[in-house]
Parts: sequence; structure tokens; C-alpha cells
Amino acid sequence: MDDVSDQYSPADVEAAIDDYWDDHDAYEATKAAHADDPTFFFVDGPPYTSGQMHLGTAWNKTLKDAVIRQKRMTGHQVTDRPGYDMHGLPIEVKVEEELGFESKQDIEEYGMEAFIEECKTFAEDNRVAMDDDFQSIGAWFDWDNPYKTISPEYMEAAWYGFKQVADRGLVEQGKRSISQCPRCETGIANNEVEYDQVEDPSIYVKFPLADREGSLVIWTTTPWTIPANTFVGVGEELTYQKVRATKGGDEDVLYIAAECVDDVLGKGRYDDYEIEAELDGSELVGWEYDHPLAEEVPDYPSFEGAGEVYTADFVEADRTGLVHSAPGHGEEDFHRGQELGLDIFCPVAGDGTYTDAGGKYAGQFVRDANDDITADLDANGALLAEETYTHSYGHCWRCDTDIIQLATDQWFISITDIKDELLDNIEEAEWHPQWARDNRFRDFIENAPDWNVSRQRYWGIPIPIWVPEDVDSEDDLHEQMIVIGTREELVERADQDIDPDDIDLHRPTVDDITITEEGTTYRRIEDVFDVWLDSSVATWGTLDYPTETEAFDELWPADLIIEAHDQTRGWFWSQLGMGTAALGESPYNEVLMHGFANDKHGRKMSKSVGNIVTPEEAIDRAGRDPLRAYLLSHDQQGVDLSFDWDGLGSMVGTLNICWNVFRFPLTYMDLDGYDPAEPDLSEGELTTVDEWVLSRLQSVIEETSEAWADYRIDDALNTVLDFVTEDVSRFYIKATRERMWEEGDSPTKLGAYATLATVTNAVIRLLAPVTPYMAEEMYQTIDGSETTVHALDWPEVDDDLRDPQLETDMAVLRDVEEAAANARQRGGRKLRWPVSRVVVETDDDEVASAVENLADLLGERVNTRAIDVVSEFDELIEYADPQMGEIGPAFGGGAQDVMNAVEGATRDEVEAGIEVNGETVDLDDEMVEYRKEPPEHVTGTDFEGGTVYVDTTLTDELESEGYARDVIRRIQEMRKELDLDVESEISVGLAVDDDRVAGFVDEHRDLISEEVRAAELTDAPSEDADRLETWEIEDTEVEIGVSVIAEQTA
RNA sequence: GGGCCGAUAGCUCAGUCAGGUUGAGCGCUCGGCUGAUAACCGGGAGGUCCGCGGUUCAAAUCCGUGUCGGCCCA
Repeated sequence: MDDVSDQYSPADVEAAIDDYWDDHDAYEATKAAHADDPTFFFVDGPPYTSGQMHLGTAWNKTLKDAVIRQKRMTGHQVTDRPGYDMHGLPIEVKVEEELGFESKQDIEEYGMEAFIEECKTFAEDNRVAMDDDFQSIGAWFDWDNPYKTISPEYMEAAWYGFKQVADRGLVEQGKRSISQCPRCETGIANNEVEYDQVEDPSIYVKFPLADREGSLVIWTTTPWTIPANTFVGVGEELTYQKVRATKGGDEDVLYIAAECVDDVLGKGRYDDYEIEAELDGSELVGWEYDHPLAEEVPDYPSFEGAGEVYTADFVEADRTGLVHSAPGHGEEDFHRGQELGLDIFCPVAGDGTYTDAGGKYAGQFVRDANDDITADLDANGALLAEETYTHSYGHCWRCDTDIIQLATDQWFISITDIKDELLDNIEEAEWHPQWARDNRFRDFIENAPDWNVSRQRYWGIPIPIWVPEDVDSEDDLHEQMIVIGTREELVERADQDIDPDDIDLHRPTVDDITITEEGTTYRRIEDVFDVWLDSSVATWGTLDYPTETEAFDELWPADLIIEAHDQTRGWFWSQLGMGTAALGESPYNEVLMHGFANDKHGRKMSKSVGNIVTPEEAIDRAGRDPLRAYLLSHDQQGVDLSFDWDGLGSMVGTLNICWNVFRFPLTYMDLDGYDPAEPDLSEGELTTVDEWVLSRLQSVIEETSEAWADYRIDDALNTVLDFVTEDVSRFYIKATRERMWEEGDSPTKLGAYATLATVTNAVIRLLAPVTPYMAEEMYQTIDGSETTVHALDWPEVDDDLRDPQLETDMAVLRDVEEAAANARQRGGRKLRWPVSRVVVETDDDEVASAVENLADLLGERVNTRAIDVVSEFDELIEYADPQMGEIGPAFGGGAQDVMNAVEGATRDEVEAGIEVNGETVDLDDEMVEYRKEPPEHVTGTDFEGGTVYVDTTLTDELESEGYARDVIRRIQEMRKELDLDVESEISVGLAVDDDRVAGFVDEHRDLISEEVRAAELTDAPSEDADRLETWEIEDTEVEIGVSVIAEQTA
């Protein structure tokens, strides 16, 4: 047996086990051990390779790792290929920063191919670093073979999926209003937009009516969108007022929502006004107005239907109650414009500058044009008021540039066409927690817009769409397109000679490939996929499908995915969308959604607040197993974690108890040559506590297994930890330790060995998924017949060992014991001193029989000579409590004296007649109430089933043993200070500074000598003793000298 | 602005689904044990169950509303 460290040192255990795992290929051995088990297809959500592991990703990978380990132990062959998400704008932006680029122009000049190579290097370098990070927390995945979204097989998986979507007619091209980053010059997804408070202009503008007097008043924070104004929206249900307002000598007729009139006129500094008419919103519909920048922007929307009032359901009685609408920009405006059949006018290019259609403003950056436009509106007499407004406004998640809304040509997956199918498919997957699916996820899907999958960028999977070189119409490209699904198909249809095994599907290689069919030459569109599309195909990308088909046919769809709640709108969604659109099914059957790691106050960790805790620091300060156990001991289902150093420290303490429980019996077993690997419970004699702890173990195995099956991992872990600390350490070992040092082949010792070994073997397995290092160290120490603890089977409940009645009885015993300890403490009698009796008063038969069944054990534990169980403790004394409400009126001026006489008297005394000032007074029953108290030297404490009374009355015999035990304890302490071996003999000199106490001690000379292994015990401590100390025992000074006779007798 | 989640002891969290005397660990404090010993164990103090309103014989729990924190969306 290896030496076992006295002290649980996570760092040492983990370093040793890391080496052990390496040297013995433990990971491979684990997989081999479960190679023939039923499959379990887990899919790793790929982290993005732009940074390092943080506490949240550490939690995520730890949770996945624990689930995988546990699944394996319950007999599954688990797919554990880790993934990395390696394309996309974030990496492009970081590389641009490194290279000092400011725009797409710089990339083009640098060369697309070289730029993409830089992106690839960046992603790959980060991936390698993240590999190390994840392995540092003990995550066992197939690190030699991760799936990377930039590999040809994976990119093909995306093409394949997209092709299925296209075949179902769900790929469309068209103008949509999207969020555009003018610096990156690409559309970005809504979830790539971050919001922040910014100060923008806030202007009120008068749109002069064409066929009647007055103006419509609108409000906007984006003056730059006014050139594209196409219509004005009003609320159908709102009421509008025509007001004639005066300012100085001027007069304006304005149309404003009734609720807004005062406010708007205040902003415009009008002196006075009159309401001339009141109209419903619907009455304004069809009114025409003149574009306020008609001169500056000659190409302004003047087509059929433009420049009119329409109803729009997004209009509220806010600001003016009339909304300036530009379908070429805003998303709501765009949708309403489509409904109304209006043309889309957008005079802004992808880089945020006005095109020629912008007239006077052509070439100017839109946000820079705000001032000019406001000034021109003013000059045109259209500006009613101007101020600023601070509100949340979106900016690019990567480069922080303020986004702009533009209607541009994009490619879409028409999610809205398959909404019903999506909603049905939600039901196919079971979620933990379920509310996340039925509330959050369902809400999101019900509102999901079409998925814009095109990005006008470089580092991504090129969209496999080829369109005719000379297209006639931009509008129906999706009807003329060719979509390529595999490399093989590309080779077959391409005009060029391509080696399918060799081709890099990235830009710019694929850009040069053309397809000519039926006389038409097709060229690839230049866009790449939104990076969310990459990970959306992970369930088959993990399996290298369609390059390889066998694994897909056997495994798909995924049995389980595990991510944090931000992925509801991310990966949980993108996969369902893609799976449904491409293959008609949910690509996963079960979802475990965990939370975020916040700081101890529940606030998000951030650099600027300075509250970031790194996994490295946590591992440094506590250890990997403690960190893992800490993270997994909290709710894993949808709830955030408030990381707290003290909590992590407590976990170290708890694991230390596990360590001590494990190591405690090993010394004795070793001395006796007992092999804890194969405990045989029939070999020795089992006592009640053995049977009890074995029964408890079965309950714990059952509860833990059920919790794992529900992914209530915190419950599973805490059940085991509670069992070890409360049942095994606190109770079982305390009750059993003496049996450890019985001599020879004592049957009860063997029974204790077998019991502890059985418990330990099971607990090691139950802890292995969460604290793999510690569990491995324990397993290799006591057994080691398998290469790794993870090759073992998960423990199963042994019904023969269950005894529910005993578990119930023992629970009662523990309550009674606790109450007795409390009574002892209050009675001032420490446990080392025996008491004469303990009385348990209860009217509950269950409690009475439990105490009677376990009386011997209880007697030992509370150190009493006797235990009585009674339904009523008849020694209680009733003390009088005078009721002044009755006594006062009856005795008047003498009441005070009566009270003093009655107070504290016993019932017997009161009933015998109380004397006050020499006279016996008559007391009615109502004048005195009684409270029951135990007699002197007896202390009672309530517990759930009754009351426990401890009689601390001393007798010479009890006192004698008490002193003897105290002396033994002091000598043992001195042995420890001398660092003596258990076997070493000593000589003891003992001088007690009190004759009575000396007599007590003397009565137990034999006991003392035996307990402390003293060869001789004299009354005179020698000045030459190896250790000489004076102790105070219950106010008596005792001088003790200890000398070593022989270091070792053996 | 909207959806979802959370708020319980100084701290971290159970308990909320299914209403019935709020619990644990840590910390604090007092103590015990002593062949697990730089280990282990017990007692005590400590609560506006986030605020307000409602339903009910009874609300931490159900309903409404507000505040704060988190995620997502606009």
C-alpha cells in the first residue's frame, strides 16, 4: 500500500495523479473499458477561440466532464470530441488590430489570402492555449482529435446542411433591414450588437402638408435617416389635434398626438395655441406631405405611395405621436414598408457614407452629416426644436463602432416559413430546467425573424451559392442559384480541375471557381456565413458527416448538450433552427442549461470593475478537485453562481474530511494485513452501527443515482458529501474507532474493516466524476486493480443491506444524543465524565422503541451508566408562579408580601399553606400557576420526540472515573508532545495537589497505566522526566512527569 | 422598453413545484473530544424570508405590483 499523506493536499494529489494518468494512459483505458457499452452521443458546444478559459467556461467544461465521467461509469460509450469555433468577425477584428488596419480597404491591399492565413494562425494559436486551459481543470475529452470549424470536413458539414435547407426552398435572397457595422462593412446579427448609453441629437421636425394648411410634427434621434424618409406613421387608435400655435409674430398649424401637444409646443417655445380640431389617426391616413429635404436630396422617395401618412402599429403617444419612417433603414419601418408595397430607398453604402442618391450629402459619413442636415432643416423652416437625448444605442460587439440600420441585399434562411415545425420540434428535447424551454426558448422562437446568414467578410465558411455571372434581376437570385453541398459535388460541377482532398474551401480559393451549365457561367457570391451557422451544424460536424456516414447513421441526433443560459438565443437556437430547416428534426434530445459565474455579490465579473476571478487563481489557492466540487455543488440548472472564496475554502475543508475518513482505517488495516479492495461483510461481526451505515450507504447510492439521472448534479454531490461528513465521519467513525485497535482477529474489528472498506469503495466511485484526482488517488491506494477508477462501474443499491427501520431508529438516537449533549453542557458536565442516568421522556412509541432498541449504543455515546425511557418523568418539581391579576385585588396592600412568599415555592409547599407575616393565607387555584422544572442536578433538553433529562449527580465512583479520564487525557497529550509512537512504553510520575482527588485517581491506577502504556506509575514526578508539566483538572493542580522507557517494544 | 431567472442568518446557499413553528455550511463565539490530532465534534448568538398590496383559518411558498442583480431581446 502506498504511503498516504496525513494531510489532504490537493496540489500534491493532483500533480501525482496527472503523472499517473499520463504514464498509464488512464483516459484511453477508460474509453477502452466502456468501448462495448451502449453509445451516448454528447456534443461539445464549441468555445470561440478568441480568448482564454474564464471561470464560466471552466464551470462549463467541468460540468461536461463530470457528466461524461458519470455516464461512462453507468455503462456508456460516450462521444467526447471537443470543439472549437474558429471563424468569424471577432477574430478578423483582432487580427486587424494586430496589423493596424482600419478598414476593409487595408485588408484588400494587404491581400485576402495573407489576411486569412493570419486569421487561421491566430485561431489555431488560441485553440492550443485553450486546450491547455481545459486540461488544467482535469477535463477528459478527446484532445488529440478536436473538431475545428475551419477543417475541410467541418466546412463541408456546413455546406451540406445549407444545401438541405436550400433544397427545401428555405434559402432566399433579398433586401432586409439589418444592423450594419460601417467599419467592418458587413451586416451583423442582432446578438452581435451591444448596447450602451450614448448622446444623440434629438430633433422635432415639421413635415409640411401638401394639400392643406399646416405640418405634421415628427421626432427623431437620427437626422441622417431623414433623406430616406418615405412615409409618416400614425397610431390608428390615437387621437391627434390640429393646433394653431403662435411664437412672437409667427404662427404655425401643427398636427400632434393629443397627449403630446403641451410637451411639443413647450419644446418649440410657442407662446400660445388654440386647438382647432381633433382627429383619429385613421383620418390622417392618405394625407400627403412634402419632403423637408427635397432640395438637398433630389432623389428623395417620390415614387408611388411615398410621402403619405399610413397607420403603423409601432406608433405610440410618445414625443409627437407621429413617426418618421424610412424603410431603407429601420427594421420596423422596413416591415411596414413591405406591407404597404413601398419601394426601398437607401442612399447609404455599406461603409456608412451617402451614395450619390444622398444628393448634397453624397460621400459624407452619416453620423457626421447630422449637423448639416439639422442646419438645412432649420434653414428650410422645418426644424421645430433641437436638443440632445441620451439613450441606449447599439454598437459592434467587436470594434465598438456605432451600428447603423440599412436595408441591404442579404441571404436568409426563411425561419418564419417553418415556425410551426420549429415549435413542434421544441417538444422533442427534454430540458433541464424545463422552464427554460417552455418560457424563454419558446418565446424566442415564436418571435424569431428570418436568419440572415450572409456576411460581407473574409474569415468564414464561404457561402456555397453560385449565381449567373450576368444576372438580369437582383431580386430573384435564389431562383437561379446553384447550391453546392459537398466537395465532391464541387469537383464534379466546377469548370476548373480540383483535387477534392486538397482543396481549401476558404476564400479566396473558392472565389475563383466557376460553374458552367447549359451555357450559363455561374460565379460564387462573395459572402461568407454568419459564424453562428458554423456551430449550428455541430451535431453532424462532430461526426465529420457527410465526409463520414457511419457514425452519423448510428448516433445522430445528439443525446445531450450542455451550455449556459446565454445560449438559449445562441447555440440552442441555431442548432434547432438548422436541424429543423435542414433535416426536419431537433438535433439534440436533451439540454442541460447552467448559469453564469458572477462575483460574490452576484455582479457580473468584468475587467473594469476589477472583480474577475480566474480559474488559475482558484486552482492555485484551493485546487482542481475543490474548484470542481465547489462549482458543481451549486445549482446546475439555470441559476447563476456567486463565486465566493470562503465557499471554495469550505469545500477544501469538506474534501479534507473525505480524505481523513478514507485514510483513518488504513493504518490499522495495513498492520493487520487486511485488503480493503475486496471487503467481505460476512467475514467479521457486524454491529448495529455497521448495519446502519451500510443501509445509509444504499440510500445514498439510490438518491445520488436518481439525482444524476435528472442532472441534479448539485444534489448528487451534496448527498454524498453530507453522508461522508455527517454519517460516516461524525457518527460512524466516532462509534467505531475503538474497534480499530482491538487485538488479533477480533470479529468486530473485521466487521468494522469490511464495513468501512465497503463504504469507502462506494464513496470513491460516487465522487469520481466530480473529484477525479482525489478519487483516483484513493482508488489506487486501496485497490488499483483497474488502471483507473473511471473504468469501474457505478455503485448499485444492494437491497439486502437496507434496513429502513434501523435508519429511522438511528435518526431518533441522534436527536436524543444531541439533546443529551446539550443538557450535559448546560448541566456543566463534560462528556469525559460519566453520568449516572439519562431519562428519555416521550409519548411517541416509535421514539421509545428506537431508544430501547439502541440503548447500548446510546449509553456509550452519551457516557451514562443507565438509560430510562418513560412516558412521563415524575421527578419534575412544580414551582409556583403567582398570578398578580388575581392576588392583587384579593389582598390589596398585602399583595406584595403574598407574591414574595409564593414566588418560587413548590406546589407541595403552597398546598401545605403559605405563611405571610405569621398567618397562613387562603389562596384560590387561579392565584397560582405552576411551572415544571427538573430537580437539582438534572438538566432537560427538548428534542423533536420528547425531552431528554441528564442526571449529573456525582457519586464517588463517577467522580473517580472522571478524574482518571482527565489524567489519562493529559498524559496522552504529553505523549503526543513527545511525539511518541503508539507502541512506546513510558514511566509516569503523578502528584495530585488534593488528597481527595489523589485518592480518586489512585483507584484507577491500573486503568491509567493500561490506557497510556505506562510500565510504572509513581506518586512523584521526576525532575529528570522527559517531560514535566502541571495541569489544572477541575480546579486541582496535577503535576505529571513522563519518561520514555523504550521507543519501541517490538 | 419587453421576456425569463434570482433576492431567505454577517457570507454562500437549501426550503418555493404541492401553503401549516425557516434550515445547512462557512464565519463569529463558547465548549468538547483526543491512538484521524496542524484532524474531528458539539452548544450559542445571529432572520422585516427584498418592499408594498391581495387571496387564505394560515403565505418565504400562491396572485398583483414595485426595487435591486443576472441573462436574453429591442
